[in-house]
Amino acid sequence: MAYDFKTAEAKWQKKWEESGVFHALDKSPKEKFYALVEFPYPSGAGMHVGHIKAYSGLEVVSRKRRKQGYNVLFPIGFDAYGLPTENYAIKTGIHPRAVTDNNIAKFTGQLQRVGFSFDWSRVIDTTQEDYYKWTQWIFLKMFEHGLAFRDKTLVNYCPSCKVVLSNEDSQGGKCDICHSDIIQKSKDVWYLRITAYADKLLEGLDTVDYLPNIRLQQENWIGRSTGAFVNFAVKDTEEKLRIYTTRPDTLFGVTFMVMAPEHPLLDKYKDRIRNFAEVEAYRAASAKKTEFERTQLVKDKTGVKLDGFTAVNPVNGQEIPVFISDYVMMGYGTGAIMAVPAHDQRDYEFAKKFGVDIIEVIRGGDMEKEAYTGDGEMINSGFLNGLTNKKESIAAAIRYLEERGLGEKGVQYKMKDWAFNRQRYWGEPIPIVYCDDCGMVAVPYDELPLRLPKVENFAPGSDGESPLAKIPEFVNCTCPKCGKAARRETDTMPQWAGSSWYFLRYIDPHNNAVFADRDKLNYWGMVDWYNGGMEHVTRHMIYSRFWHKFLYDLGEVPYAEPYAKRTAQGLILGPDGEKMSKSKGNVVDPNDVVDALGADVLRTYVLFMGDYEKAAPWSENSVKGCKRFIDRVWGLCDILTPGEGYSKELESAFHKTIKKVSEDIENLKYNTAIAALMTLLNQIYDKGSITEAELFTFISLLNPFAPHITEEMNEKLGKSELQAVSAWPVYDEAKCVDETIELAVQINGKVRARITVAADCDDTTAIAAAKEHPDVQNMIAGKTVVKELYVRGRLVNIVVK
RNA sequence: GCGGAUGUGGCGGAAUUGGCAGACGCGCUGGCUUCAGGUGCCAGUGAAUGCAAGUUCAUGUGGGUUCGACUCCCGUCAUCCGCACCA
Repeated sequence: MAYDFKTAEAKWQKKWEESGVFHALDKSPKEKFYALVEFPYPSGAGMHVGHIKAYSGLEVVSRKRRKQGYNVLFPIGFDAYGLPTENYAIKTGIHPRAVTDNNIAKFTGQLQRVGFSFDWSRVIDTTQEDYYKWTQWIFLKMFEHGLAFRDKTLVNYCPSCKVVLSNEDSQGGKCDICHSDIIQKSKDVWYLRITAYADKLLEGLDTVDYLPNIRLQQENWIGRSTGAFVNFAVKDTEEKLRIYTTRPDTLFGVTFMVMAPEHPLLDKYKDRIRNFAEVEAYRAASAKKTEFERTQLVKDKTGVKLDGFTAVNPVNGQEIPVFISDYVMMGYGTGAIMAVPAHDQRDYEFAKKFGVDIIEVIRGGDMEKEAYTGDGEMINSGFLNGLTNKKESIAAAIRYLEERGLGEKGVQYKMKDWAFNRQRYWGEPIPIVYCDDCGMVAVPYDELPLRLPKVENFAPGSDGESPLAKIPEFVNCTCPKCGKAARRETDTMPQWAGSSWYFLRYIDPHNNAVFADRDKLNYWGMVDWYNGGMEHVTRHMIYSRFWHKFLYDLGEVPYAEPYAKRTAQGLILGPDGEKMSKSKGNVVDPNDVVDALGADVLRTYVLFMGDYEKAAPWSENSVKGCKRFIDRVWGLCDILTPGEGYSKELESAFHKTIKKVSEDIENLKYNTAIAALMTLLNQIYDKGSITEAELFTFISLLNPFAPHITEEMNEKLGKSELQAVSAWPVYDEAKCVDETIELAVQINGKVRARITVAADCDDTTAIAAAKEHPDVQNMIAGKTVVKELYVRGRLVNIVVK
């Protein structure tokens, strides 16, 4: 009888739910295993097969670990605050709450149909009061410790979405949500002081097991550089122009300085600067440029030389000109640089264009052509002359500066503080009150959650104000400190807030007293294995590590890093090889695959289609191959024959497969694990029969990939225990080898014959056997044997002349 | 520009880390089953050459090390992904 996947899948999903086999236990003598997948943003489009691939990896690991006797926590939830939902709500007039609830229902249905072994009793939704209460609580803790603060600075602003964006949300000068060009705007905004954790975030990477490229991306994002701050005197004033440099060794090569157009000293000395009108014109022009334009103009440097404002080189007392140019950013270092055209390509281009001197201080380059950034002997450099090691020269220069109070060693990061407020409705309200007398006051902890009011009009105002600003009942309140009339903060938190600590809430999702019980935190500990997309490696991953480390410093969590191990899956591309997107019409809906071929086929295919970490296109035909495989597995029932244990012919094949599948699952090599099961299946069919023990082992190995059909076959075998909890097969290393093996015999490195020998035979026996082969005898006849070697279990090579 | 990765049949991809290249699957070809399509089953399938056994060539490309290289070293080309005037 053919396998009826529809009936079977519904039946087993129900049984799993009723039996609660996938519920994690908060107390257990078993070893714990916490597997985490990135919870989805419930968009209106529903899930696509990429989500399924993302979850299937750790799904397989979790199912295997349960069978191996672990107490497994494999939770799921929804990261539901965010702009797409709000934008959709504005367009359709449907309230974001209703949109979110609908989308979550849709996602839940899709996930359940695939048969994931999530612990559904722990589902979280970041937009529920009992969840965001704790998001607000953590924010207040940060406020209390000075890590949440307001500052008026230039920020990334999206004119289309009308929101302030963090650096991470505006990579490449484009809005991450609508891809419009970002403009720079001066605004008073909330920040989280993530830079205070820069070193901890870097150092922590030594203690965790992330894939090398993931680690590297985080390191680059944090962007730590070491160097020195140097104070240059401004001629005829008491003022110091402070700069940051990674190359203090080149101080004698400084021939000019450059300040960012926004640099505050310019205004302070506008009376001295004779061409200040020119400065203002330049400022206006660069303010109009978008971030994108500024980066596109790399080749063509512009700037204005200040007239009446020069600096003095602290190491040799020389007077040097000062320019303003927008290739220097106010947001990095001090907003001013010392320019060494001989040894920095940007400074070189600028010097060439503006006719400034170029003084070589490191031998080795050609000053006619380009800046020289390599190593060499120091020249024209006073006390540094003769040094040849860059590290030593830098150390000597810093020592000189520090001894004379001219500067000091310094560290800079590319990472900037996290712009944390959004002028939007669908987010966690920021629990802060503004009082005319007391200033910014935190909402008391016992008044949390500060509820997001239900409103009818959630469109942002044209003035860029949050929709909450239009609700007097929300805005007007009393100051928690002095009791006088006060106003609430009306901005909300960004999408990344809720996901910055969700892994902690899974540990104790229904607790009303604390975000998670201490004993439970101690029991579950770090997430053992976290899998998700590469696109979250620099944002979500850094943010959540930051929040976690903050909580650790407060003593609220017992371990310093949230994730012990991190991996990332590759995308599933559309059948056309392009990234899946609604506009291209190449999105594959998992429901369609489940309807047509079954959940087991979908699950198997997303893991079999290629290297788990690499992108691969969806192929309609290849899915059918997995359907064939599942159907052929069902066919094993027809060739079941009586017999004890493993049959002699298949014994080593089974042991080898158990070993291979067990190891591959732990190493993200799901494709070869499935291939090994297919190979074994072919071997079974070649033999023509299977014993009960063999069938049981086979379905046990296949169970994490295809849980429904294997439960059904498990039941047919008369087993009373669910396949989901029955023991993972074990192998015997000694039985993984065959008694006899086939060796290739090479002559001068080319395969010329094959021989069969005992698996444990030694060098001399193998070589002797090879030489007995008639073809080999023919080929070495009359020649001199130069060398003979035997590679154990592989081949014999005879070198002749 | 900097950083990272990748390059293997018609396609997705394997290769125990220096040891029989192309596992497994798709596709394709032929055969059986079928009125037919589909399914299923059997055989074949890197290229060239040959009736054949075979021989030669082949892991982007050029060199090198080695008895032996997809794997290691040097050069080069291409593609993809990050970051991008970070001082």
